[in-house]
Amino acid sequence: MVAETHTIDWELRLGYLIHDVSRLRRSAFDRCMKPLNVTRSQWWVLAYLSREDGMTQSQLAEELDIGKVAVGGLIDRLEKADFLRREADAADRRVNRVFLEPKSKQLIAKMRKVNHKMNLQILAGLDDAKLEVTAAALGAIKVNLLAYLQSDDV
Amino acid sequence: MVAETHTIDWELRLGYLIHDVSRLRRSAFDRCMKPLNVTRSQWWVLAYLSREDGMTQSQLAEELDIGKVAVGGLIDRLEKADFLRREADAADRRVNRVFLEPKSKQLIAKMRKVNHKMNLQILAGLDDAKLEVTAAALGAIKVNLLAYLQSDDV
DNA sequence: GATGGATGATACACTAGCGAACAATAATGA
DNA sequence: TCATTATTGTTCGCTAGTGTATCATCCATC
Repeated sequence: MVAETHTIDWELRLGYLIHDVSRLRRSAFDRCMKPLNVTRSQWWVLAYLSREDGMTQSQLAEELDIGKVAVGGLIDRLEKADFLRREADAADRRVNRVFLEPKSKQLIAKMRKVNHKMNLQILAGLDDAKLEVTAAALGAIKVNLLAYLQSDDV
Repeated sequence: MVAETHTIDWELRLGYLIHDVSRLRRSAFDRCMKPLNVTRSQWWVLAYLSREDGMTQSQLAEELDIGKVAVGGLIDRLEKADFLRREADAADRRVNRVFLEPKSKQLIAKMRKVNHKMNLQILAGLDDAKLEVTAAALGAIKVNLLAYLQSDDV
């Protein structure tokens, strides 16, 4: 009975915390990037492309773990703003490969710096031991979630 | 130098984890609630209302920490589906108070049960000590984030 | 009282995500 | 070879969130 109540407390507290931290982190991120005129989602696209230029839209969707439709929209906007360009693949006429434009290459270094500075601030006062446990716990939760989503027992 | 690298590792790993866990948790949540024909955001509205029926839209926005416009939209949809009703306040003709309809009262108990069951699964294998540290760390990060968002130094 | 500023809710325009359906193309297999 | 199947990317329609502007109403102050 006590254990049950305990669990309920944890599930609620952790649920709220994860939700809040994720949301606040998004807000902070967006605020960081606002002067650069790129949204958080767009920054992710550019960041992944900077590690491997010329990815397929489907590859990007896979990496970013969002749907192909969402990727299409993001690329539309980024292309319109000249951050990248689509290029038809020579071998497979279905695929579009996405390449960074010079404009965004200049931005990426700046974004990394801003992001890093923000991260330092939001992790202030936390020692490695605690972060270790936290990362491990979140990792375990992630594994559980993936298993849960994979299973069909709803 | 070593410490710096360390920090970079943590910030990346934790950032990804928080992002992933939050996203996966949303997906799992949505899948849980799908048979009940209520979205995650709508469930939050109902849950808050079940603790204090007759809240103002602005109060709800404050509690849920989303904009008044978003709340308006959620309530539109929930009202259309007969989960709640708007009622004009007698004293202040600007405000709408929101009340649960019987239909949603039946659902809330069911939703709590489903949610609880899901939470048990995604916290499986984690002992209280680890959860304690994790919750504390996330709490500290949340405080840092709030301070960061409050400050103007962008 | 009248007026000027705060507040509650909405309208509009935008980004972002999802799912389903679809056309074009590629790959596989009978 | 021809038919079936799979994959790529798009369109459409939905939910959800943001910010700004606007309207009606309230409230406080003169």
